[in-house]
Amino acid sequence: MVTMAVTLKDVALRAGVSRSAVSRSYTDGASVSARTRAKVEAAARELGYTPSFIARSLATKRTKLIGLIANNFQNPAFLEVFDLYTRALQARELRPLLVNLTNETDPAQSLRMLRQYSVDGVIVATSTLPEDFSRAFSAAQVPVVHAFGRFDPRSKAHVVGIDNVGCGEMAAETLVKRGYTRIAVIGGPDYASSTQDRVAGFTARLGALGLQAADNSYASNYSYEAGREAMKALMTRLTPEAVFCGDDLICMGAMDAARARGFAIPLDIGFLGFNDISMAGWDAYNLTTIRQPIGEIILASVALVAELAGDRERPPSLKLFDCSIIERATLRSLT
Amino acid sequence: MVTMAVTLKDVALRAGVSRSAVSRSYTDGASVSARTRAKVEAAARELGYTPSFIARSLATKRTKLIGLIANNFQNPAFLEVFDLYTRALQARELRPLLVNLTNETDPAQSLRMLRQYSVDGVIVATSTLPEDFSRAFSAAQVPVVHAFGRFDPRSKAHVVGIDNVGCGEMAAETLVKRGYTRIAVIGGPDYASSTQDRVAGFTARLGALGLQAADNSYASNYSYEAGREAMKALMTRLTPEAVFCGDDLICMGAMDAARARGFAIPLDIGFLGFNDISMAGWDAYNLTTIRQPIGEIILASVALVAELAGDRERPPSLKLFDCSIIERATLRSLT
DNA sequence: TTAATAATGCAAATGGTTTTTATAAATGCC
DNA sequence: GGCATTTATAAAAACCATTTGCATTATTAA
Repeated sequence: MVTMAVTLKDVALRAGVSRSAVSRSYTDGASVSARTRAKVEAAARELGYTPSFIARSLATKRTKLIGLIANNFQNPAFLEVFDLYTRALQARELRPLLVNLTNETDPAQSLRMLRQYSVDGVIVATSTLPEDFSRAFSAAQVPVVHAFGRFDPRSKAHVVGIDNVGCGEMAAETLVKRGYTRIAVIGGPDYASSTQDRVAGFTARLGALGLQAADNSYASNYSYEAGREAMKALMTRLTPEAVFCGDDLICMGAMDAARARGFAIPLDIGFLGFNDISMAGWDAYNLTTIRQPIGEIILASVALVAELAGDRERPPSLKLFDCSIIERATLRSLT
Repeated sequence: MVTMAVTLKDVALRAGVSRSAVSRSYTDGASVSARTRAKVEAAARELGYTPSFIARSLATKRTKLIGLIANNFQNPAFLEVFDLYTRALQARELRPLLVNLTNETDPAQSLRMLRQYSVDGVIVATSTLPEDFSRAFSAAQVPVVHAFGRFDPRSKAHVVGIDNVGCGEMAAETLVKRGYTRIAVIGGPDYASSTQDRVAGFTARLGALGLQAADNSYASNYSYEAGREAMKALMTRLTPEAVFCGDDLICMGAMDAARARGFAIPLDIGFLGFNDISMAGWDAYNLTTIRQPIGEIILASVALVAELAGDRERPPSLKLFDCSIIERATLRSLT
């Protein structure tokens, strides 16, 4: 830690005022004359003073620290998520305390740690919220925003995300509109609520349109390899006209599995992905996919957690954004 | 922030001991009888007590917070970096305070912020270290570890990374050994010291083997698009037999540019990448590349920053790890 | 002048740690 | 066995760097 060489007291001494005067010079709306403030600022500049956040936190009970919890460090989609979160938080003078829940033997430990650091709020950026999390935090009065999550009124977590059921429906409509009838779906890992909802919306809409999914499977996780394996297995059962994948990475793996078996895309099999990660635009894939407005979701969740830090006890809210189709070249064109 | 309902004082009251007794029960090596410790532990458990890190930090001048500074949120290689860093830090009960330097108008602001939070140390995970950073931190007695960086004895930053010059040499040898003679190199952005070193080692070794780089250019940044553009430009000048790229992402863009012009890989043009990101293993690329031992580098840098937190003032050190070639299918096989 | 208001300083509080001091127990010595 | 001396434990108090409620003083308005 920094040898906190110069403290508020030193500045006060130098400026010839009381410590409270110095403190007040730094909090706006406080009652200080222009003259003292000027003296304080001069002294602070000469001494190179920077106030200590930890001392301030102790006194004010606000740390400006936000716990950022993630468990998916394999999916490139998350790089953008981190980029946007760090910047959005920085813009509000908040700081992300990053927690990696992958393989954590004991999530309770991360939880305790966040409590010990007295974070002002927590943003959970995983598709499924660990059960005890929201309970533990709401018990401790720490606001929890679950980004990209599913709303559960029993939990006290706020949710900012997309309508996954609606997105599944959109996928079904897109494929049917292009005349596909023998349609398969490869979902993300079946424990993820987002995937469950997407698949549910997809099959429901398909049914409403008088069709039925020709095949229905789940990749073991959000990865290229899992997608390839799932597609390999699928092809032993049947050859679909089109495949809707619950995630781009899975979709790319599936595409390569299809190509390895000699199928042309989109001539023989069409593919529809989800997320629009940057690789989806690469020439080797050129994937038509559904994009969720990550930027808006992140901005909204940061804004929400910032508000909540001031006003706890607000009843859990739900905010959903619309998704859109990014047309590329893995589906046959509209008839 | 958590309404810090139960504090050390409450525990002391409940256990019928002094506050110092409670504090000592939590610091090992302190002089407490087994009986009081038991009483304290019982009381703490009943009350659900968790000590406050900020109060402790204020008293001990140690926060267990480590600033983690990055500026490359486009390259998927960094997801693994974040994954490993968060886990390595967590394993040592340290916490990453993530700083995104991308587009930061004023790096001095992030710097001031890290000082205000009194981080115990800073890990910079960017190829080029902002000039004033190490100076500012060493002035404040905060240890700086520059991971994946270039050693500069004038700066007080410790460096953990790879021998980029040596890696460039390795690339040259690999290509020459396979009989390539008309060899081009596409480096990363020319401001990155790591790229400068790799290219320098590459051309030097090529020269020592009696050859000369047929073409020498730099991608504008570490991205697929930049790689594609650089390759397009390259092909207007000449058609190389093989290309060494300073980064996998760049290499994949270059490969797709070559394919778009009808070249087969590795039949017409061979490609050698750098980093071994997960996509390098995808069927569509199957890229032969040079891997740096990211895991070891990260473990070592975390270990170092943890040591340094205890013992500032150690002279700047340099620790380098070996790289290795990952053989896939973008180079012709050995003759 | 007087009343109202703005500016200021003092001191307590935040939740811990650590130094100092006091007490009790254990040991050494003759 | 008795007394001095050391050692282990516990309590009290000071401290870490800041904010803030309250009392006091200076300034301004009426």
